Amino acid sequence: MRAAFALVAEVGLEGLRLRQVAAAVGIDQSTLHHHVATKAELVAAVAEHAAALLATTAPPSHLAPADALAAHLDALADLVARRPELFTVTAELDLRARRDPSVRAAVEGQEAGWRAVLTGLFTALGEPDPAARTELVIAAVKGVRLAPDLAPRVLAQLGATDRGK
Amino acid sequence: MRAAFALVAEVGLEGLRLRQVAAAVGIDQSTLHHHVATKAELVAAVAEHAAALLATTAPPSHLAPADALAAHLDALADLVARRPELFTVTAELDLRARRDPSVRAAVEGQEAGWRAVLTGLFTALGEPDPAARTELVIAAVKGVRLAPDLAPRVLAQLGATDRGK
Amino acid sequence: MRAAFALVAEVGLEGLRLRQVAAAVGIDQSTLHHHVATKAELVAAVAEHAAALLATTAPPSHLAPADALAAHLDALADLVARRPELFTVTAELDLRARRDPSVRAAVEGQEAGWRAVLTGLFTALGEPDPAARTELVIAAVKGVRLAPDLAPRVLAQLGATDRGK
Amino acid sequence: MRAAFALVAEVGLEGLRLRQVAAAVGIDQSTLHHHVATKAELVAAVAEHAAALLATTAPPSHLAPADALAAHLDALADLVARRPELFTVTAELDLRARRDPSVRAAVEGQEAGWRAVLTGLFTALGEPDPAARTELVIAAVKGVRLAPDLAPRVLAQLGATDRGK
DNA sequence: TATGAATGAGATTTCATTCAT
DNA sequence: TATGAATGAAATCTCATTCAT
Repeated sequence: MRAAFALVAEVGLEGLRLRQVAAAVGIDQSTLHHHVATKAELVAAVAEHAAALLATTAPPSHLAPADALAAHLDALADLVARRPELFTVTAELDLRARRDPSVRAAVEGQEAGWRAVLTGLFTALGEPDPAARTELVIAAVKGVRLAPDLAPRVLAQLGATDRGK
Repeated sequence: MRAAFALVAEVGLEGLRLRQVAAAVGIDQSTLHHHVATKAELVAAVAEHAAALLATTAPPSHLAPADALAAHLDALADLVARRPELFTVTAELDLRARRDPSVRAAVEGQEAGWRAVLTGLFTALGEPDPAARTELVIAAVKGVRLAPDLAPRVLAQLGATDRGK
Repeated sequence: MRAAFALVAEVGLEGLRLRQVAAAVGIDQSTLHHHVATKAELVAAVAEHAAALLATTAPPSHLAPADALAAHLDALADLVARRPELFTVTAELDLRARRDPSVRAAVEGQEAGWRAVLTGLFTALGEPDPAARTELVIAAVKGVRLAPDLAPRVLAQLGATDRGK
Repeated sequence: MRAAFALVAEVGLEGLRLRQVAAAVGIDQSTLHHHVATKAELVAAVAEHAAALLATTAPPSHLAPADALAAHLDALADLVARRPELFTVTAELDLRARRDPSVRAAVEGQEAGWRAVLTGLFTALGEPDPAARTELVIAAVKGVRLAPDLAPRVLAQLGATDRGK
């Protein structure tokens, strides 16, 4: 549900009220329950939606490693600029994942894919410790999620230190 | 309240119940209200407590810049290892700061100090873009908060790319 | 609806859900509403079904009074053994009859017939107070409904005290 | 809670609404929850209250068996006349006991005590099959619960067939 | 300072029923 | 005849907060 997604960005998972979701769509609370059995299920759907959106930043496979990495970072910067709420929602979900198994599944799935892509790129680039560089990128992106205006600068750094080598 | 701090780490700000805080201390709910007027006030106290703990990683001022940076990163790594809950709580507070002004005050205060220290160090080290490096460090630390086991690797990267220059 | 009957025996009238009835028959809830307008109507149908089943224990009219009574008690014992759920359902209906007029109609109709038969038998047997004996039998049967394993013993007592006279 | 007891007699366990109970006492719904954690707990309390009331019909131990039995039946008749709702509630509870363990505990406890008393009496009276007579009495009383006006007649029969021997 | 009782606002969920197809 | 989607009314329970003691 897109409405739920937008509401999470606005009021957080904690402030998410089924009533508001239903109102945003213009239907009754019970009608919402007709489509989504439980609140947890709705949150899980939001989590999977977010994971799918993030997956769009994966670089095309036909690019050379260096270009692929640049393309990926560019896509991330672009997404942060165009849809900052997505990253807010992701931050909320990361926290919720600690307690909600179905959210955890979605979050971990997305992260595993991301990690695989990055590690592959850094390995192809001949990095001495690809896993470590991967974690640095992931951490930096996660850490800058709540400050979209700083994201370009941080992402640029990630590319720069890389090219600098 | 230390009890509240521990509970936030365990069940999150969303799951924080005044009743449990009171029970953890062994007093009645109403007695808790005598010491802390409102729940928001308690959360604010937790936020300030967290900020104070983080401030302990600031490097001693008498060190040379390079040593100071290393000391700071070491202190962070140490803190992550010894008190991982602190970082969980910080992640919760970052999210809450978006909506709760008093939490925001504490979080922004701590972050401003941190930013000042880092920028000072990177400037003293002759970095071309000290502000950018600062944001990278902050983002990376924030991003690795929920995965304490990855923290050493990420912090090592931050030191390495730095020294590598 | 047989499905409703079985469900009442299992989960009680209170736990009866139209959705489950529909599912048991393999049709949609709305389709169920096509056949049975309202839930009360379905319950009334169940009540009439139960009354009809109980009516099968009426003794054949051609028997001598003593044999007829014995036959009736035997038929009851047989029914309790073969279809204990019927008596569970009857107990539920007795309670519901206090508030639902159409259930009351079915229950009272069945009971009036039963009472007439018993009174007739006891009168023919020359009992001093046929009405009282009738009520004893009815009460005993009703009272043993929820404990089918005790029924044979109680029914035997009814026959014994009777014959003992 | 007396209010809950009265309401069960009126609208049945199925129709019991915490709101009404609270209203009957003149307190808020949440205040009711403050005293009784859950609805099931309230029902269990009602069950135990009913069991306690029924226990008052146990005959004094100093009486001779025949007198004790008569006293017990008299006490029952008296209770039916004075407090017919108690028996309505008991009928409700018997049905609920099939699904609610805590109600079952109360109901079975009361019934076990009753059964013990009756069996003791019938044994002392030299009945050939005391257990069977016990079950007849229990069943008859249970069966006449919902028709208090018939109770005297049925109870008289129980005494009569007994004395008739 | 401490507490127990009380409260009100609100949240999720259930369920019989209806409407349009 | 059958259905899926929609609904509204209601029910239980939670929780921060307040009041009187």
